[in-house]
Amino acid sequence: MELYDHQKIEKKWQKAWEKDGLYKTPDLPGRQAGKPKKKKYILDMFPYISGAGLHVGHPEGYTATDIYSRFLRMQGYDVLHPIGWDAFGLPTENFAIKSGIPPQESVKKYADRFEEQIRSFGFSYDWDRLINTSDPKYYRWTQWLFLQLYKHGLAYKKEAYVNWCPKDQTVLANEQVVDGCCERCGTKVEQKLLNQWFFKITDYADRLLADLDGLDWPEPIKAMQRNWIGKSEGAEIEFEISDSKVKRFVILHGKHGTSKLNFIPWLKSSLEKQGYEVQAPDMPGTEEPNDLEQADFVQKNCKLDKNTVILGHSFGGIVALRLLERGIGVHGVVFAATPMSSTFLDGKVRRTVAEAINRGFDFEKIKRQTDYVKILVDSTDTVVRLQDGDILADKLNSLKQLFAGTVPHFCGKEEPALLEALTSKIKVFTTRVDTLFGATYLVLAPEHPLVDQITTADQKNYVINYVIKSKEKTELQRTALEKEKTGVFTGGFAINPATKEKIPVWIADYVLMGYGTGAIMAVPAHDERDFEFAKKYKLPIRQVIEPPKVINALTDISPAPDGIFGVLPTDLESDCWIGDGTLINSGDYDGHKSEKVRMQMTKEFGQLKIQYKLRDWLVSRQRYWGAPIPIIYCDDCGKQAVPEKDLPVLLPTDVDFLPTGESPIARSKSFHQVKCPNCGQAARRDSDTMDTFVDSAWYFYRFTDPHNDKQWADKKQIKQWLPVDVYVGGAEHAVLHLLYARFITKAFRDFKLIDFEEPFSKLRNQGLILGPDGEKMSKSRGNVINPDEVIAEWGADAFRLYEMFMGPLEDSKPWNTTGIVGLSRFLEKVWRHGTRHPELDSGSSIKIHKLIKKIGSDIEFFKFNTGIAAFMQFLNENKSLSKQDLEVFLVLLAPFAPHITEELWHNFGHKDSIHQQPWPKFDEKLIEDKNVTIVVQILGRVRASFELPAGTSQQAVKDKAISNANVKKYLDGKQIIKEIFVPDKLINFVVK
RNA sequence: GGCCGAGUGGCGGAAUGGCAGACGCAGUGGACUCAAAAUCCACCGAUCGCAAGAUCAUGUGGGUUCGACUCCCUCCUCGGCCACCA
Repeated sequence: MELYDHQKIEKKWQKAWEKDGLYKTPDLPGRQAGKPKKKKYILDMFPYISGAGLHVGHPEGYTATDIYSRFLRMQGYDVLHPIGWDAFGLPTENFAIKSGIPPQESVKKYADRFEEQIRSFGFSYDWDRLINTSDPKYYRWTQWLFLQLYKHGLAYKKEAYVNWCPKDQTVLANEQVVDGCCERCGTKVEQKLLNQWFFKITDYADRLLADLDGLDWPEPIKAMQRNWIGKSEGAEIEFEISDSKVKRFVILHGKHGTSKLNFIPWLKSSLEKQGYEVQAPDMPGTEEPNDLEQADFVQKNCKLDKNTVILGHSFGGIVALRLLERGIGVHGVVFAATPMSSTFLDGKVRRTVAEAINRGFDFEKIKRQTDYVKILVDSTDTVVRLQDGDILADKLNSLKQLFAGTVPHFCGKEEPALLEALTSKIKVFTTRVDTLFGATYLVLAPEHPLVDQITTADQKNYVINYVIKSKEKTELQRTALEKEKTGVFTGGFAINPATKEKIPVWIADYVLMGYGTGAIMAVPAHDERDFEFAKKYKLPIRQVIEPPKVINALTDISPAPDGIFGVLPTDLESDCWIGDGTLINSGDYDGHKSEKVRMQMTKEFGQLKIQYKLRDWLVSRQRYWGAPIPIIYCDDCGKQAVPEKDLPVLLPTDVDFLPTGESPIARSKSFHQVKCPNCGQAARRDSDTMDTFVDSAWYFYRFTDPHNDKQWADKKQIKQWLPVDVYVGGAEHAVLHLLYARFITKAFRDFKLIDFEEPFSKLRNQGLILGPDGEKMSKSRGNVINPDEVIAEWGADAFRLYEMFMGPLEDSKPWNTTGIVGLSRFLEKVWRHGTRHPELDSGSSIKIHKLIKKIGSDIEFFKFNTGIAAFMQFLNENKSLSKQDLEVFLVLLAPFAPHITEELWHNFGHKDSIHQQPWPKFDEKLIEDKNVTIVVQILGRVRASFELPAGTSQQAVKDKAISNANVKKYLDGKQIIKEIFVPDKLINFVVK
């Protein structure tokens, strides 16, 4: 008898399968032969390839999907089971910075090594469909995807704060910031405002949330996504600023404008209705305006003082600047669509705006003449350039705010953005509108656009200091680390719409600009954070909710459960009640319950608002090793999409990787300079690359048609294979990857590129494989198991079986170096059976039918560990097997241990592959038990058990039971008051 | 702090309302062997008992039930995710 030599056998069959194309994906499943479609798409989360090579965690999920794929093929399904490489990203780029080796080169090495390692497991991947996200043939379509989103308005650019390391001159991902410092050099990380591309995933928040219900995914993963999306319903309420300073507004129209044109009549009457004095002069020379002449006119005809706010629309903004430059002091200036470049689009002709701008301004002086400045930019503007807002903001140290005008250039009959900017009510979001009467102050985030406007002169220094300090803090520092709340009073007040009281407006960084409106109403009596803040700064605390009374129906439950009384506040001086209750100190609402009045109070004081925690997806990376963003900037035409025929936008190779503050590809002349696709003049490319999560948000589509160079994938192929039937991977991707892939799928459905909503019908997680010490494997701990060594010693089949046998797939479990011996022994035992050449028998046994049923059901439910136990038990209990039974046994085992079973199958004289055998069927009738074990219990305790034919009647079971000696002992002198009979299982006597 | 998951022999785990510890590892004893390896057989939660059997035992304490590892409540421990989300 030959010895079981896994090294020889495994290599031999891997070669043979490759040669025979055993795992090639069938083309256009079902359609060709005209039979009904019976496809399955079984997918692993493709690995992020790195120099570290394969980890023992990778093959866990891969083995599970391999077993499942083989099982399905044997059942007659057409199966798509592909693999590929996630290859763009930081680790490879950092290695390039250190070593000088281009990422293209190291990625090729990584890919080769990963392929070799994965192949050594004998997985049934279709290697013809291998993809690599860093291949131009792939990222061409990643760029195409970006353009699809851009064309449909789902990709946009805006200013965003990012983590910035001033020493390395680079942006850092959140994960690269450790304790507020740069992971690489230890420098304190700052927040920097940069112009970044975003995908509008928030448009899909409601659908991403609602559609989770229909997915066969692990509940914890769904819960994490729900949590991440973070829907809450509440009220948006406006608080008027109690600003006695502002008495009048002066509205200055632009070129071609008059006081009767555009929004001016509407704005004037709206402001007058609110009791303000409004001046909207018709300025001279409106067709060819002169800033000095118009400024003279305004100075002469309008009242301008510290109680005045100027609104300058378009060229009117230039006039406003000129007025301030002359030393005229006002309370505030609002610029709307003000041009700052030397030319602007006058009708269809581009011409010099005005000498005004060429003359220049004394911005330092201008800044001193006003308490605040607001710069409003219309994102749909076709007259002035969007970057003009940036220029002005830079000169005036102010933030620009982007709006969409109702008509481009804010030329609508009504422009609410302008009215809002002038009157400046503070909008807050609250889920507890029932506590409105208890709102004793407001708090703004330090970045809130109204901060400058509200802050009074005497508080200005404190506020500026505080805002600067909080800018230095990272998001992490602002939230987790510093529990102590800090803040500063602005000097300004607002009106509580319910009580009509004047309440102070504070700034504090416990309020986040990124959620809700960036402002809150503080109800210290009923919110822990507000309570803490109010105590520290001695702000008023007013109770408006009475906690519910404890119902004393608990007296008959004794003792009362712990904690039932503990939740009640005993003393509002030292604690606050955050639950619902009965309203007090709330006018007409007194005596009503929180939940009852919320809707009514929302209607009276504000409006219903649904708020999500989900933010738009920031995809810009100032990095080299990613897919370049396919956008071109032209001075005249603005942002231009790279035409699809010009894709891919290739990564340049004439770059060095040292971090200097811009994306490395910005310094490549060959890359950066380009002709505008619209007008042909010199323009420049976007020099950022895309987040690698964009690459992986669509790779499962590419697998259906990986070599297509005409489109991302053929529509027919997508329709054939998608959605993915089973997707297996780690829970660490619960939120980002899975959410992004769902978002892209929904967006593409809306673009009519596909016709389904959800990409992954069924998801299963694999758990972590820990080191032998029960800790997470890591180089520094020295507890890393190398899969190559394990395969060399024990073989791929033993490795696969061991990882499946360790425990439930989704559990984290430690690697036990001696544990694999058991699986190796099992395979040796299989080998001995298989090389024994047993006799044919008259038919297959009942036992093997039971095994067929057990294995089939265990694979179906991903219970591979108990399946393998069943194989072992079967061999333990059946010392000699007939040829029929043994062959069935091998076929059942083939998906788990493909090499040894193939070898033994051929040993039996078969010429075809065991992996192409049909999955055995079992006879349900045959495996019904003829005899069953009946358990006899007395008061629920087992006192005897015996075998009886299945279906024995209660009376017969009882007769047999009470004749048992041990049972008799327990029944002696007792009276049976009740019998519980479970047919074929047990009889239980309740005695007295 | 919030949400979620888990706690069973020396170890990995099995059993989702009906004989707790399947299967494997480790361990003990035996067979084979000059010996060892491999293999095979037996034992393998604790306590009592010659045995039959009994009692205790699935993190803690309670509850529901004829019967609870399993369902409900309290607490403890560990793990994961989120974290001042108004």
